[in-house]
Amino acid sequence: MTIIKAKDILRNYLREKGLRNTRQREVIFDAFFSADKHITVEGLFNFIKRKNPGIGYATVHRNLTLLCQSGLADEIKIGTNKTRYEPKFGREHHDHLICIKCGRFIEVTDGKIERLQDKLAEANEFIPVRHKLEIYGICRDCK
Amino acid sequence: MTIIKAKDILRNYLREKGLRNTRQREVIFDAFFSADKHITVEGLFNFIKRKNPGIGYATVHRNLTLLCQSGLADEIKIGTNKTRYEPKFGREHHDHLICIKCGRFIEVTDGKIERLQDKLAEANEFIPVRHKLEIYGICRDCK
DNA sequence: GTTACTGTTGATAACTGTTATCATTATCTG
DNA sequence: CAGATAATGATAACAGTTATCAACAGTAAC
Ligand SMILES: [Mn+2]
Ligand SMILES: [Mn+2]
Ligand SMILES: [Zn+2]
Ligand SMILES: [Zn+2]
Repeated sequence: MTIIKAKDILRNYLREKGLRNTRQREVIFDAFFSADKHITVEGLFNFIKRKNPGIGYATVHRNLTLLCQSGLADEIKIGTNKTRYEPKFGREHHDHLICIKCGRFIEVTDGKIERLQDKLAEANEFIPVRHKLEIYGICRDCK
Repeated sequence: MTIIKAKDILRNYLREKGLRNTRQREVIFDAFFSADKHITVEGLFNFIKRKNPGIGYATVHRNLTLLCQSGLADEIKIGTNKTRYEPKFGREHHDHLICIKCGRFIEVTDGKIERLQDKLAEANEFIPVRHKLEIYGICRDCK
């Protein structure tokens, strides 16, 4: 199972960094991979609090940051809103269509666009490292 | 001159909205169009303060918002940093290459990418309204 | 299991950028 | 000029994020 492999990756990361595998980390990890994608710190915090009322907001935040550092999660910053996080393990790069009515995120990939982006960068003597493409509009359900 | 036309647009906008043409608005307007592009509220505030020490931060902020509403400026939100503003009058849509070393913004347009974005949206039964493409990397001068 | 070391937690304060509040001032219209 | 009211500037409030710190807990050595 991919989630078990992901847990191994986290455990290895903790070991090689001299970090500890706490009860809270396990809880946050499991919750993150079972909750909705593109979740906020607040969202995950509330999700966890239902079964773990003692959890601290800062702990959730810190461990989402840790998951990003270990390569298991990605930060998504849309506009000026709260930072969102999505599982990354075993998933390819993708971009997002974002519905301005319901807030839904649709994940998309387009190899042609990716290649043209690289050409565009090259034409400007620019070495691309990462990119962000967000298309805002109205989703099928909101038309 | 394009900046004079822009001033007319602002004056018309103020008139039709029942707003007033204050001394500060003139100062902020002139400063905005003569300062660097992609400037922050703080940047413009400091720029103006040199010759107009009495100017208020909130006034600069409010008037940048007003310029956006009148169609003369655009907001740019990059990552989690401060909002930036750029003059819009007489300029086409463009995207940005952003140097992660020096922070430089390179303005780019690519019609092919734009069209593929529309196709991508259509393929997802999504009506695109606006989009944001940011490519982060190393600029020529920072290689 | 006990101990010692030190990373982690949870509560909360501090911080940052943005926006609201409000008394005072300035603009505009008649 | 006078009256109505929009705008300003100082500052408070706000939201999201991050730092602080005393109490706690994971880990490894004994
Ligand atoms: Mn996604
Ligand atoms: Mn630009
Ligand atoms: Zn929708
Ligand atoms: Zn550079």
